[in-house]
Amino acid sequence: MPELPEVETVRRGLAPVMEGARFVKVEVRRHDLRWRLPRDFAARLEGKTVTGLGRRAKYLLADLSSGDVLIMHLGMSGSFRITHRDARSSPGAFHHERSSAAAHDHVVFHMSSDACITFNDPRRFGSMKIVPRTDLDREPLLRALGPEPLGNEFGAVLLANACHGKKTSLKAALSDQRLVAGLGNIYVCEALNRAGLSPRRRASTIAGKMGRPNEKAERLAAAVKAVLVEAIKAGGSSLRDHRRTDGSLGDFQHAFRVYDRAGQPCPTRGCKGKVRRIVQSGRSTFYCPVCQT
DNA sequence: CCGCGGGCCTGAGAGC
DNA sequence: TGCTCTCAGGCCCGCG
Repeated sequence: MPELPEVETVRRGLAPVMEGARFVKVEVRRHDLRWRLPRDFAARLEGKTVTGLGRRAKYLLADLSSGDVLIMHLGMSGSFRITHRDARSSPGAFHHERSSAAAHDHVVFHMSSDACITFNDPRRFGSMKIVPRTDLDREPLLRALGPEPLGNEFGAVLLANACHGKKTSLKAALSDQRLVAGLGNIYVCEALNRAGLSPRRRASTIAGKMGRPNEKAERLAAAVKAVLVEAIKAGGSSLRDHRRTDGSLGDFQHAFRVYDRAGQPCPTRGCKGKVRRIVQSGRSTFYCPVCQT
């Protein structure tokens, strides 16, 4: 489910109750997530303080006072929900909370900030992992990731360079986390529509001589940044699973121009096209065959 | 190296 | 109502 804007929305929701707070108790209700949680998972967190909560692509990274980093990924259907302990309740509250857990509540963090943070993930494509901070640059999950699309490093020059000589489609290129990290099916489709570029276009055609960016690369890089900034501002897109940490829905699904809008008119000014759905490498692509060339 | 298809899971919605 | 089928914000592996 979640792409960069959704993960960033979750990070911003969690940061106020995690940063500076200590894990008082960690409940693991299921170990068999995408990667199996180790036996000592809870023990490595309990008593440790979160010194910072960051994000890399679609991964959340919690820095711990122990020198470890807790890596969290939401997969397709993962979400975090924050609730607060009743101030009047007894220490037995933990037991009560456990018994009131909903289906697919796999991990619960009881923080010293008084917050309970519950990780729920029906499909279990998400997971968590703890690694020493000193190993982070060698971490296989993060190692091959391309630059952050909202960072200074990413722009038309990088995009064109990375696409130079690539026979693959623009859709596949933008979806490749090694090229640029954080885009998924929705935002690739949306960025390509904004840039007026067909998802079927050869990636190499946005690069000129020596891999220098042409005007298509400029448009595409700008569209990628713009759509992500707007989506973050809207709290991400809620199709079915994504929620903010307070349980509310994101709003960006109302701003989709093409995603999941097959048959509807293309919103580009003056364009009379209709949005079409095709399948590329097994995933749905939505685009306007008229204005996206 | 590269692209593709399949697999991992569960749930929702459509069609019969 | 209930069954069967398809599809879903991701990612990894193995194949050709």
